[in-house]
Order: sequence, then C-alpha cells, then structure tokens
Amino acid sequence: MFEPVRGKPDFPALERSIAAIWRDGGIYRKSLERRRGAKRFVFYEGPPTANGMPHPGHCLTRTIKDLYPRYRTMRGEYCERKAGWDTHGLPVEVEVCKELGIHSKAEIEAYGVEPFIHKCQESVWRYMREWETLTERIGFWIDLSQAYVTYHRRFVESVWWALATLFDQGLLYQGHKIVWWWAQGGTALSSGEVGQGYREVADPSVYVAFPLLDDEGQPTRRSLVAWTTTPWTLPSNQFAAVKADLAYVVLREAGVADAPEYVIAEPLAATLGEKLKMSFDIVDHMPGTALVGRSYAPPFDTFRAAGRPPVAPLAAGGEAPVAWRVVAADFVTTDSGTGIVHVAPAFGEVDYTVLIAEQARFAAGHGPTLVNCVAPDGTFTDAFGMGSGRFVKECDRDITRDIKARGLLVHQEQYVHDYPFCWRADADPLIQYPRQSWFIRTSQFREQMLANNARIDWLPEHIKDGRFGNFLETNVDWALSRERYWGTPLPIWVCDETGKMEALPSYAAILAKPGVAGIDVFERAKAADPSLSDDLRVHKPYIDAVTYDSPFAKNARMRRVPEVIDCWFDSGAMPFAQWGWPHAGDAEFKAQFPADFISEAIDQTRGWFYSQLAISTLLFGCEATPYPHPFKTCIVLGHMLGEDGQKMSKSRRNYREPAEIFDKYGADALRWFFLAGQPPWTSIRYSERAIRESVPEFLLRLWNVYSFFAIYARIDGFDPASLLATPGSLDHADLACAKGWTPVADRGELDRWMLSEVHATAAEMVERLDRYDHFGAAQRLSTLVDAVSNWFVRRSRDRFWAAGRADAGPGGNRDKLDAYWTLYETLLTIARLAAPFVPFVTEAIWQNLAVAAFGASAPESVHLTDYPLGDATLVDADLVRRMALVRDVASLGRAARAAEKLKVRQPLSKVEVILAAASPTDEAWLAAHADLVCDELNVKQFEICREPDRYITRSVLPDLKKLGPRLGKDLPKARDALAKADAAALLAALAADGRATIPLTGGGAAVIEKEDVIVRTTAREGWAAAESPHAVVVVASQLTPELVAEGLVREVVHAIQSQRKTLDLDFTDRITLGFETPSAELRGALERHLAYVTGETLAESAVFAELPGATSESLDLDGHPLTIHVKT
RNA sequence: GCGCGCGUAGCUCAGUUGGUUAGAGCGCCACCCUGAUAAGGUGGAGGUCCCAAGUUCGAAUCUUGGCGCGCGCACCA
Repeated sequence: MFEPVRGKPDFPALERSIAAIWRDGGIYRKSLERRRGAKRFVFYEGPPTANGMPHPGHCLTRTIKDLYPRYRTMRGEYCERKAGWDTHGLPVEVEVCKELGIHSKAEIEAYGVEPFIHKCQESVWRYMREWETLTERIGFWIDLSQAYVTYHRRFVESVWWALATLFDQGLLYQGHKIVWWWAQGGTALSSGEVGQGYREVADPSVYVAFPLLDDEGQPTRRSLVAWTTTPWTLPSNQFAAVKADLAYVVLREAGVADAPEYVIAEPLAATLGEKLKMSFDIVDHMPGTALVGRSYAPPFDTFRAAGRPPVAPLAAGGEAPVAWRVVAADFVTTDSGTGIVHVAPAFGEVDYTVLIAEQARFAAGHGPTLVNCVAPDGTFTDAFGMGSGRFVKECDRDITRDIKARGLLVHQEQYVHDYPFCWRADADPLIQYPRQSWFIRTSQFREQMLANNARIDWLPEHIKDGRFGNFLETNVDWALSRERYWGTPLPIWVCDETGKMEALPSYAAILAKPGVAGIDVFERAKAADPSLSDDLRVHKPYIDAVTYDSPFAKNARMRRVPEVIDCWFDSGAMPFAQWGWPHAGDAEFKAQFPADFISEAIDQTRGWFYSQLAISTLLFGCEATPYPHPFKTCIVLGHMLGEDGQKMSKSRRNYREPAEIFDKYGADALRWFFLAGQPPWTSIRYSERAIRESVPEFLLRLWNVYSFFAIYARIDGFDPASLLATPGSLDHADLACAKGWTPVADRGELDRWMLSEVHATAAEMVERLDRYDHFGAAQRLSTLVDAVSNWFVRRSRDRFWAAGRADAGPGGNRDKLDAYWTLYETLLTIARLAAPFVPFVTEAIWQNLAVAAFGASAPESVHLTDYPLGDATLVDADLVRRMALVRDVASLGRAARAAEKLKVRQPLSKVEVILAAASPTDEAWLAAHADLVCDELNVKQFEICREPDRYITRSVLPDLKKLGPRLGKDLPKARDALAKADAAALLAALAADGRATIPLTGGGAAVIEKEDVIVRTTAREGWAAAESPHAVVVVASQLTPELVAEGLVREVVHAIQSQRKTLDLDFTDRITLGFETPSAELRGALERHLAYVTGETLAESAVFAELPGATSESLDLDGHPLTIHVKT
C-alpha cells in the first residue's frame, strides 16, 4: 500500500531523506553495476580547484554534468564518473602567501620552500568539505573516492611522460622571448592567464621629444616626437621607428622663429596641434625614408654617454651608429600617437624584433645588445639611479617630471586602455620582460588542432568557428614554464658541464640512472615527519635534490631545471593522467578515451577546452585515434550573472549562497531552474525570485497530482501489488499483466488520450536528449505535467469519487479502476522521464508508488530503471488533436461567457460550435463529447451549428506558402481578388470542382485549387461568441427564469462551501442549514433545488429559519438578500 | 581596433527551412473553480520584434550598415 502523502511538501527535508536512501543503498554504485559491460558513455570531469568556495556557477555545471550521465545510464549505457581536483599553481600559492602575509618570491624563499610546499598541499583541501557537501546536496553523482588529484605522484608522472614525449620530439623548447611577466611573483604567465587579467586602467600618456643630432653629435632644435604609455621604458630606449612610406612634417609654433621644431607623421600633425592648443607652421616635408638612419639623443643617458654616438662595423662593410638611430618598421601606424615609435626592445615583443633585425645588420658580435635597467622583480637597477630599487610603474610620474624639467616633454595626458594584471593577484600589473622560458610548439600544430576542432560537436555551434576557432587561428606557442614552487616540476635535467639536456618520463626512470643521488633528501624528511605525503617526493624542493651522472661528459652531473609548469597543462592532461597512463591504467585509458561528453562554462575556451585539445592533438595525432579527441561533444555554458544582471561578486552581495537556496527551495528547484529556464549557453541570471517562481509551474504541480493520486488510492484501496504479482520494471508491458487491467485500446477515451500524450512525450524527450537539448525536453515534460494536472485529473475527478470499489469484478467499478491504472502508469512514467532532471522528487514518488507498494520486487530506485522510450502503438495522434480541439472549444466557451459577463455558475441553455474547417468526423466526435463540453461550460445543450451564417462570416485567404512560389509577383493581385470575391460562391465552386479561376487586376487570371486557400471564420458582432483559428463558439446568452433560479442556487452553494472552508471543516463533516430571505424568488429557487443544495454541501437538513448557535453570514445575491446559518 | 554573442510585452525569455492574428512564464487587472485547496483555472490589458537600407510577392527571421549591451582577442608602441 502507498504511504500517505503530505499536501504541502517540504522539498529540502525530502531531499535530505532521499540522499540518505541513495547513500545507504549504494544506489549510484548499483546504477553502474547494472550497466557493467554495456556500451560506454564516457564523461570527463573538468577538475575544479578545491581551495576556493563553490559558488552558483559550479551548481550549474554540476547539474548539467549530472543530467547526461544519469540519462545515458538509464538508456542502458555504462558511465563511470570519476571526480577530479585541480590542485597546483598560482591560485594555491597566492592563497598560502595571503595566509602567511607575504607576497614576493624573496619572502617565500626566506620562509623556506619546503614548509611553503607543505602549506600548499594542505591548502588544497581547505574547502573540500564544502565541495563534497555541495556535490551530494545538488545530487551530482560522481565517484569522489576515486578522484584524480593533480599533485598525486601518479598524476605527476603521467604529465612527465607527456612532457618527455614532447621534449623528445623537439616540441618542448627553451626560448629567449619577451614574455608577460608577473614581477612580484617572479614568473612568466601563459597567454591564457594573461587574458584573464585585462582590466581597463588610465595610464600616463606622454609625447617625448627625441632631439636629432648634428654631425658633431650635438642636439639640434629639431626633435622626433615619440609617444608612449609606459614612461618607465624610456630609460631603456634603443631606437625610434618610423614607417618608410609615410609622409612626415616638421612643425614649429606659428610665428615664433626660434621655437622648437617637431617631427611627426603628417596625418597626426593636426591632432597634436589640437592636443597642445597651439597653431603650428609646417616648415618642412619629408618621407619616412629620409629620417631612417638619423641619430637622436635618447631621453635618458642610462646606457649612452653624451656626444658623438658610438659606431660599430656593419656586416656589409662600413660602419654605423649602433643604437639611438631611426629605423624603419612596418608595425608603425597612424592610428594613434605620432607615427614615431619609441623602441625599448626589452619591454615589447615587436621592439625585440627590431633589435634582432638590427643585430643582423652588423658584423657578428658588434651589433646592439639588449639593454635593460629593470630587475626581474620589477624594480629599476642601479643603472637607472633615479629609480633604483623602486617598482617601475611607480616611477612613471618622476620620470615624466624629469623629462619635463629638461624641456623634452611635448605633451602629457591620461590614456584609458586595457592592461593586463596578474589573474591571481589583481593589484600587480604585468610587464613585458625578456626572459628565458620553456615553450610548447603548439603553433606548429595549428592546422591539426583546427582539423580536430572541426570534428567536435560544440553546443552552441558557433563556438566551433567562432570563439574557439578564432582562438586556435591566432595560436601562439604555449609559454609553459613557471619560475614558481607548487606545480608539476619540469622533468628536464641539464648537464652541468655541457648544458645538454634530457627529459625523464617517470620517477623510475630517474632511479634507473647511473650515480643517482639526492633521493635521501625526501627520505630524511619523511623519517622526520612520517605524516609527510609520499606524493611530495616528485615535488620541489625534494625533486631538485635528485641528480645523476651525465651521459654527456665525464664527471659531470645532471641537475633538474628549476621551473615548474603551467597548471593548465595538468588539467589538459587528465584524459590519460587521471589513470596514471602510460605507467598504469592502460585498460581504463583505452576504454575511456575519448570522452563522449564534457561541459564547462565559456571561460574554459582558453582554459581546459584548449589545454585538452592541444595536448591531445600533439600527443595522439589523428592516425591511431581519429579526430575528434579528447572529447566529442561539449556543452559550453553561459556565464552566470547575479540578481542585478551584473557579474556575480562577493563584495556586491548580488547573489544568494547555494546553501541558502537548497535550504529554502531545494536542489530540484535549482536544477529545474537551470535546466528548464533557458538554453544553457545563454547567460543565466541567478535570482532567488526566478528560482522560487520555477517551483509551482513544475515541481509543485507534479507533486499535487501525485498527492491527489495517493490520497484517493489509499481511500479506495487501489493497491497495485495485490493485482500484480511480479512488477518487473513497472513498464507498460509489466503493468498489462495485472489482474483487472483493461487493455488501453478498450479503455475510455480520456485514458487513451492521457497515455497517448505520455508515450508521445517520452519519444520526443528521448529524441531531444539524444541531441543534448535538455531545454527542449524539459519544456515538453512541463507541458505533459500540465496536461495531467489540468485535464486528465480535472476531467477524471468524478471517476475517482464515483461509488463502488475500483475493481474489475462484478459489482466493482471498472472505470474507476482504469482511471487508477492510467494515472498510476502516467506518474510512474513521468517519474522516470523526469529522473535525470529532478532526481530527488522523482525518487520520492518512485519510493512510494513502486517501492512502498511492491517492496523488494520492484526496482529499488527510479535511477535503476530504464528510460521510457515511448510506445508508438499507444500514440493516437488523431485523438490528441481532437482532445486539443475540445479543450479549445471549452476555452472559447469560457471566453464567450466572460465577454458577456456570464459567470460559469450561471447555467445557460445552449452552446453552438462552428468549426473553421468543416470536417464531418470532427463534428461527430465533438458532438459525442457534448456532455463534456456542457459540463465544462455549465450549459444545458450542445450543438454543432446548423446555420453558421447567423453567427459568422467566412473569408477566403491565400495559402501563401503554397501560392507564393507559384504566383510570385502576382501574389498581391491574387490576394486582392480573393478579398473582393464572394466567399460563399468561391467556396461552393471549390467544393464542387476542386478549383476556381479568379480574375487579376490589370488583366489575367489565376487558377486556384482547393488546397491553395485557407478559410478564416470570424464571429459576427452581437453574439456571445469567441473564435480561434479552429473554431467559433457561441453561447446562448438569454436567461429564462428557471436558469436564473439555478444560477442563484449555485451561488448559494458556493457561499455555503466558502463558509465551510472558513469554519475549517473537514470534507466529511456534516452540517445543518438555515436560510432567511425576504425574496420569494430566491426562496422558491431554493425550495425547488433543496436536495441539490444539501447534497453538495453535505447538509443533513435545511430549514427556512434562524438556527440558534449557528455561524451566520448575510449576503446579497443579484439583489436578493440572504442570510445563511451553518451549524456543525 | 578585430572577433563572437545578444537586442522580441513592465520583468525573464521562446520563436523551428522567410508565410497570413509574434508566443510562454512571472507581474498587473477582472473573473471563475473549490472533495489536490495558504493550491488550481479562464480571460484581458500590454509589442515601432533596437534603428536604417536592401533582397523578396512577403522579413522578428536573410544581407549590409549603424546604435546599445555582454564577452573574448591583443603588435594599442
């Protein structure tokens, strides 16, 4: 028997009890066991970092990541869900630094790398409990116990294998480049990391005069005007660049003969005048080529003494000044600035290319060398005394002031632009800086990556060629190394004699080396502190101590390079590293590669989506493993916004904590909001209001139907277990074995309709979910629940309340039994259809309807059943269409009443229906449902209208879709002709011949066939009528005295029912009634219908007198005063 | 600057290969129902489908150009 169901569900409490059932029953494990050996559905978990608190965005990803594995499992596939944690990198180090109150690398070194690493490892698990709680609370089924962890030795060694493989293929190289440098953190960052840190800031923008030199090396009155937004790079100036084919002019303040002269690109001359609010005379013209080769005085003498510029021999013979010369460069534009670019090769990538090009012009070893007065920590060295020891950006103001004092500052303003800051320490601006760094040659694989990408199924589709494709197009080599501490160490050892290198793929490979030493450093640490994790063996500083004999030189040693790697490489390696492959887990890796499905938010395009694709493409190519890999389908989620539509931010407090939502509305409410509220790739506004409002339309409605069923099934003793010995999986076929089961074909129409809707919905949902369209599937499901609640249950109430036992035997009420079976099957099916979406409430329903009813012989959990595919033989499309027509007619009837202010309580004599498209079968069918329509509309008589022309006019419209292609330009004429034509005559002609000819204005004629037109029916004025595209419904608005009397009586019943409710009576409580009214009409009506009144209100008696001790209410019914006394 | 996405009712959003009267939910107003009931239903008001030009017999839908918002990219010296 079913358990009683409370009418007011407490979803959060319910969910906690369901979670306990899953936990205690090991249901997740059983759901896997059930599919062992089946086709695999491969899912990869993109590892979150557990050292930050989970937020609403994670709830969305976890909901989507849960939905599809649950669904595919119910569809019969085997889907392992291995959790993972991202544990390395700057986020962790920065967090630890904050805790220790330190910031710079020097401070970390002072604190000690060893204890620092220990702190990092502990910090990784800081919010583990919150993550685990969230995961269980939102119903995300994933195996946390087998989670991969990027700092684990097994994982690190997999990454080592990948790096060694790339190194051996020459794809991992060390290069001297200008990199984006986090000075405070002392490391370079990858383009992905840099991209995350751009922010709009106002920087100083200065126009600086570079005086041209005369033959003696003395400054002249004429200066180049260069523009920069980084004054701190001026002390390291080496060149000035112009565009060769650009026109330049020399400006002098108008009318001042001895004023300074400025060289500037002609198109920008006017702009400079405006900025300076001065008028200039143009005193000279020249092309860029004329300037090339001229020497100038740099703004600072950091690297150059005053006087004649130093010269050096050229490769081609002769000699030339080494630096502080004008050079030609293509990157010079007139978009902004002056057309003359200050070149500081140390601090800009293009600047650096100028230096390389210049070096090539000079005899080997004589060209310009890179000058740089900035230390790696971002402070000026002693070479630039003015700023020595201070952070460069802080010196901008002093440098500008100094230039101004020396008369070299032409103009100064604020320049607003985007500038990168460190993504984990957002107060630290990045600078471009020359640095030796390790790179992966990803740019060499651009075409392969694009080919791989082309095969991936991206949702939404535009990601493929849009954002992600573009990112691949502009691919640059992956700046892999980090001069940091907590990360996967770069497994490259260098010969301290020859500088030759080799990469090692595993710890075992190190141990196998001759003369290996330094292993003991970790062993000693472990002996001193046995709690030390063995995983740290492969981390700094222990791994740095490990050295071995060089194979390249006698008596030389191999020592590891100091760098660790970008943590994005770790997560990108997870497809194989999660198993420790190739050192372990060969079978697992082969079975679980590539993934069928992954999903993360859009910010992962440059993150995890890219790192996975790049690593996989480089390592596995396309021969052994055809594209796409390592993932086939990827749902890219939109960004989550706060209540105000702005980015979620802790400080702005514009979002509720997930825990708060769970406690108030429950996880299912949140899941349904995410899944059914909008397509997943739109940015979702996470508002409490929206979540709250999503509850009644689906969850509560479903619950109400379920509760309705349980209440009456208990009252009637409908017990499926007593009628069905072996429940099987409670499919339609299983239920059909029940005693007293009526085959669907023999059931009443409403039942056939309901099951038709159920099975059609199932089929549609499967089709949509197979396309990863959960939003569409959810909408379909919502429509179904609405149909059950607002039509099946509504129209079946009488059946459930009818007399007699729900029994197929003699004396039983078979129709009632059918109603129960229909609703039972419907609810069981909906529970399964909705299970991947709202796993808790569906489980609660299943636990009662299946488990409580059948005990151990039924599937233990809804998640251990098969997903309903829909039985096409039970779908009757015609019935569905016609039922929609009845609902339409009922709805129109109510609209017609409303238009005449005739409330439904007032009975009317007749309703007449005119179908837009005359169909004898539909009319017959409607006529057969006269009772239903009369009941819904409270009318006495239903009729298909015999004289439609009284109520309606018809017009004939062209079917544009059919006639458009055929008539083309003549279409408007045809439309006019049809509008003017006599509709009745035209229709008659079409009915008789199947075609008709209409004249076109301006000559000609068109032949119209029956199928080419649409007939529209419009209600005439003056009738209580309402129309839809399918029908016109007219209600008779005339009232007879008897109808009025009945209406009054129903008003009285309504009033009494309201009083019962006010008195908080149970629906079985009996009452006695007393009426007092001076209206003979009302009294007469009541007397005539007294039996009806007492029956409806469960009254044992009714008198026309005051009832002592009764609750009384006086009211006025359409001008008839009445006092009602109710006594319990 | 370049690229991607989005602009539809007061709010949040649907809108299928271009087609006749552009929809839903919430909110609002009115009404109804009441043996699921601190629920439920019906109806109504509310729209220059961001703007403009073009293609077409016909554009919310396709093209181009603007405007606005969000995001991304980075040789902005």
